[in-house]
Amino acid sequence: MRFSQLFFSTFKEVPKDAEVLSHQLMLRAGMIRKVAAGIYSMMPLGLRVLRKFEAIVREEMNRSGAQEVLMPSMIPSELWKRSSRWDHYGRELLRIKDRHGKEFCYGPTHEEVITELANHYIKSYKQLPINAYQIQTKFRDEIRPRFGLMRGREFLMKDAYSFHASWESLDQTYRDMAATYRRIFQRAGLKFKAVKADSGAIGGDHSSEFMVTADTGEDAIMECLSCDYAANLEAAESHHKGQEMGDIETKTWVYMADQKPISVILKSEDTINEIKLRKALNAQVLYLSETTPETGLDAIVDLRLSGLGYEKLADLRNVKSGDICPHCHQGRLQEIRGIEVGHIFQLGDKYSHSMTATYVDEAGQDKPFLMGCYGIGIGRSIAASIEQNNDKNGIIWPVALAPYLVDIIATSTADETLNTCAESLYGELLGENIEVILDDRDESAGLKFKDADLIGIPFHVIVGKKFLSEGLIEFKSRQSGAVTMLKPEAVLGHIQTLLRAAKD
RNA sequence: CGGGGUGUAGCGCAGCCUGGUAGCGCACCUGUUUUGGGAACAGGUGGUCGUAGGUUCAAAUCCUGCCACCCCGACCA
Repeated sequence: MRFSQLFFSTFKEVPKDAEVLSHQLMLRAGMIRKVAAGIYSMMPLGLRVLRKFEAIVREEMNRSGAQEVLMPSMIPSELWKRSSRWDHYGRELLRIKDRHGKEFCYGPTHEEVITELANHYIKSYKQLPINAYQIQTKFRDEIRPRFGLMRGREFLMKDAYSFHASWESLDQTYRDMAATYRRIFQRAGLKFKAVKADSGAIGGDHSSEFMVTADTGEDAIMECLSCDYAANLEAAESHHKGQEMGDIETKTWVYMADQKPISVILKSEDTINEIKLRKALNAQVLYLSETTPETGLDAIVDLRLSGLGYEKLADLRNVKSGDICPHCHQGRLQEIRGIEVGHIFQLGDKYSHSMTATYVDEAGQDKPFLMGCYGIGIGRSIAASIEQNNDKNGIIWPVALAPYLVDIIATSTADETLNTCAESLYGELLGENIEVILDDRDESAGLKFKDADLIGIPFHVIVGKKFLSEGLIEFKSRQSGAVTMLKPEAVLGHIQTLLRAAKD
């Protein structure tokens, strides 16, 4: 590609509404363009990055034995009514009527569609397990979209669904997916952490989130400084040493749990974790009541107040930095921030049961499928990569995601010697199928350097005054800033060596 | 949905209070000189001032409704 022909332009100034760095840089680099709140067009540079990540996801999913399908983005309401999510999903679900008045939703996730597919095609336990995935545009009518691709309403997601005849088989695929996710994020050059997540009504230790660590992350993660325990704050626990006696200050709130008021008592320095509370009370609808605490109400009390003599005890608090690890009982917990880029989850028979999707087992009996689901936010992942890889000059793409690997810059377009050399290097790299872009614009050298840095192309090949004086090409790494002087005929080999190294 | 805020050229903003020729920087176009970190000079293009209505001789400016967008909270890959 030639810069002079590329459909893009870079910007010095950034629209005021771009808050986070990844959003600002993608706008400035001409990678994305907002069309409406939380809805973006991908420009060629941005799309190339997206496709790079997608390809990694596809390769690793295929390697794991999963099979790609493509489900529709528009889903008829009947399917969603069968799982009863049509009524329960809330207003994030975009509902649409066609010309006949028939109701559809724009799929935010595809459990219903895939469950119907499984039910249609899979008759016998002999056909199990199956893991099917798609990479597809989803829509969630988020209350407040923000942060560019990080939290859009329309977004590209890889979602996989597995079907099993036994929990053992589900466990196996769950572990395979965890390993696959590790490979995917490793290959993409992301620093990440797999953390225990809230597993909702299903329960058990069967929900993990893959978090890209970044200070700007929206999620709080508690990690142990001594062992490998890590959990989303929502799900994090801590080890506590039995009763605490003496003067303990407490705080009481009144919650309405399925219409019934209940007192919730914690140590005054602690904060309530409503997810834990909801689970402890097994409540559908839970909210903080306006009423003041009064005596005579049922009470539920945090574990750490076990010395006060209440009957109903549960872990109700958010753990804090400095708490003791629930896993090794040794280390202290520390809070870090993360961006959730993936989530793997054992669903069990939640959907197969409500939608009566069954297979015939060895005994000839109809059984609901056991299911797992596994998501990766594609756009969010590349935004997360930028959050992790940038400097004051712009994006620093890892080789695995970069839109182009090499940017060839001739510092003066007026000089035919430089142009000829740049063109010949360009042709040589193209001939070897190296993703190269030639900055042939009639612009100042400074602007080309700035753009190369902003866009984050890993390797810059500069044909300039050193070439005129000594016949040497400057080869610069975006990441380290290191410059190597090379003879023109050595450039290709040097790049090939670096690319090979980047693959390992 | 609650609270706060913004809509003026592609982007960043001024003008509004106190009504009277729509402006600045960047970007873009033309020409000349340039070319190692977002070049200089000269000339130019581009705006129904979010939208509908009202007040007025006259509205970007005052009033009312609506819309869009952004920030803070509860939802999520």
